[in-house]
Amino acid sequence: MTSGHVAAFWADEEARLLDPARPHVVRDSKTPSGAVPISALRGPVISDALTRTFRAHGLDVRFVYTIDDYDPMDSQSMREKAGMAEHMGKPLCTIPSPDPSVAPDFAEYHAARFIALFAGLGITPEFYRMRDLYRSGALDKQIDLVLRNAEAIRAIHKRIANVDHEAGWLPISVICENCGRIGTTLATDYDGNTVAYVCRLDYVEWAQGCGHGGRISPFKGNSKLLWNEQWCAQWDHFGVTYEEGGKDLLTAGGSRDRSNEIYREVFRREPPLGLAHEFFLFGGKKMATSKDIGAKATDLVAIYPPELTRFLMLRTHPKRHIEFDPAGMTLPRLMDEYDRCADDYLRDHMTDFAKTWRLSQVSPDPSPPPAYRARFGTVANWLQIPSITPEKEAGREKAAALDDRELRDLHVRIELARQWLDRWAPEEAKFSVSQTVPQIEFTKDQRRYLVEIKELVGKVRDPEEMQNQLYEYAKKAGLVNEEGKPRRDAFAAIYLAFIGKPIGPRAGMLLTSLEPEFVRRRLDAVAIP
RNA sequence: GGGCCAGUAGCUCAGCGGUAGAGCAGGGGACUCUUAAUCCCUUGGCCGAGAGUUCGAAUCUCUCCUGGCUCACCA
Repeated sequence: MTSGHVAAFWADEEARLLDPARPHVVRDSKTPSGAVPISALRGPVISDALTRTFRAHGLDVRFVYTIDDYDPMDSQSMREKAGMAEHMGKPLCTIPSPDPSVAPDFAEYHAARFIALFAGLGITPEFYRMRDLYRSGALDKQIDLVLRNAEAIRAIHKRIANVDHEAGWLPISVICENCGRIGTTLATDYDGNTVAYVCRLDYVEWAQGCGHGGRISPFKGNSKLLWNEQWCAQWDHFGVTYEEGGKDLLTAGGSRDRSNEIYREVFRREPPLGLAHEFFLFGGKKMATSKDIGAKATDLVAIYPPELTRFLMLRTHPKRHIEFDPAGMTLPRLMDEYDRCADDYLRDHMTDFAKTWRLSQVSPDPSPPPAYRARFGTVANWLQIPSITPEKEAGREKAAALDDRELRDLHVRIELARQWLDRWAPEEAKFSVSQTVPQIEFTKDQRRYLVEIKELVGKVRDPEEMQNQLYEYAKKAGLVNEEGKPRRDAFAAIYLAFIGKPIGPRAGMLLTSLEPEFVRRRLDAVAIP
């Protein structure tokens, strides 16, 4: 290895930062409070790709994922939903399930969904629910440590983030014994066994406490550490050595800085390494704000094949933002690029593109891509021509029958292309027979040609034969160039007459796939000025 | 105000110290059947601006400009 900076694949660069002599724990987490938009998958996909890469480097790695189901319900949008207002401020895991037949409580309802979603994407960490960690007492040691150092922590908050908590403040939230809320309580005065607390009516804006107060043990699930301190407690509990995160958290003076400082000073340990990833922007916006955008983003995960979702997250360096808009030519471009990476993989596993392709697969140890893959845009064209059977057409293109894997791959593309044509394809990419007669000025030659081919309609049924006849008729009609070949405007006349655009699918197929009576009427209509 | 990211061919981007690249779009051609597809060829860039380091900078350093995101309450 030479001196100086060597540009390497980003995941390999991260792997080199880790000490190979010791075991490692990668961590990520999520609050189960709603549907997962596609943008929220960037973090988990990156963490998973890093875990796979670390293992490939021979490192001993666990991938731990915590479900923050002890967090208080604070979502403004939930507050407006019927029956939810009374639950504001309660731990997510004590709020009723939207559908008890699916999951027993609100948190589990959403957690079950994203666990399944992750599994479908090949992301399979060890899941831990915060309710279990707290109630079992697994974090009691860390809670005691935090409470005994509350003053030092308060000073760190003041110094790093310029947040001034009142004197006596403790960085935990007690669950109110009277109303069950966790977001509304202020705790003080730790004596080694219990804390004093008050459930304040106006402690936070998004929920109202009940005014109850008393003393209670903060252990065995009676309380929850605040965000920064809970972070440290989990690092300590699991021995986390690597945790990537969004730049909203990893910014200077931000949340991660505070936690790192607390971890060093109070827990006397070195905080995990981890890169900060840029955001995944949706049409220029961060999403979630707009329900419309958020909903679309959730749908996408169901529509895109899992490897394409992973690819979308991994092909861009984590430190660069992804500007994503599913409309227009985005999908064909994405698929083409995916295919280019697959080709790279077939040639050489060690290039950056090849690594990206491999990490995009659901399986950590995938079989190579099929050698024949129909191009996405082509498949979309096939679907728009009634006389074409994609499987047959693909076989013709490959010049051999497709094997099982190639067929499966084709069918995935067919389904995706249907969605694309239906939702996102620009008009130029679509061709359909216009129902009204296009207002086009045809030349005299073109009109004569259109009249003459009328006698073929209904008589010639075979697309190939029709194609040949159209060619011959063009010569007969004198629509030829110097070499005696038909000119472009011959076939363009057909397309303009039926599709309204000068290009389209093979004319022979187009005309034989339509009702003869309809074809004759249309030819009459356009040929008569 | 702090932080991060971007500014390279018409578009989307790759390259990150050694004679400017890809895909798409545009132009031309081949397949003695147009279009599409496929294949071949091709046009096209003072690499945001300025200064510095270097034998050499799109690449490193500094300053600036433009755009985007984000943190400054909670999680």
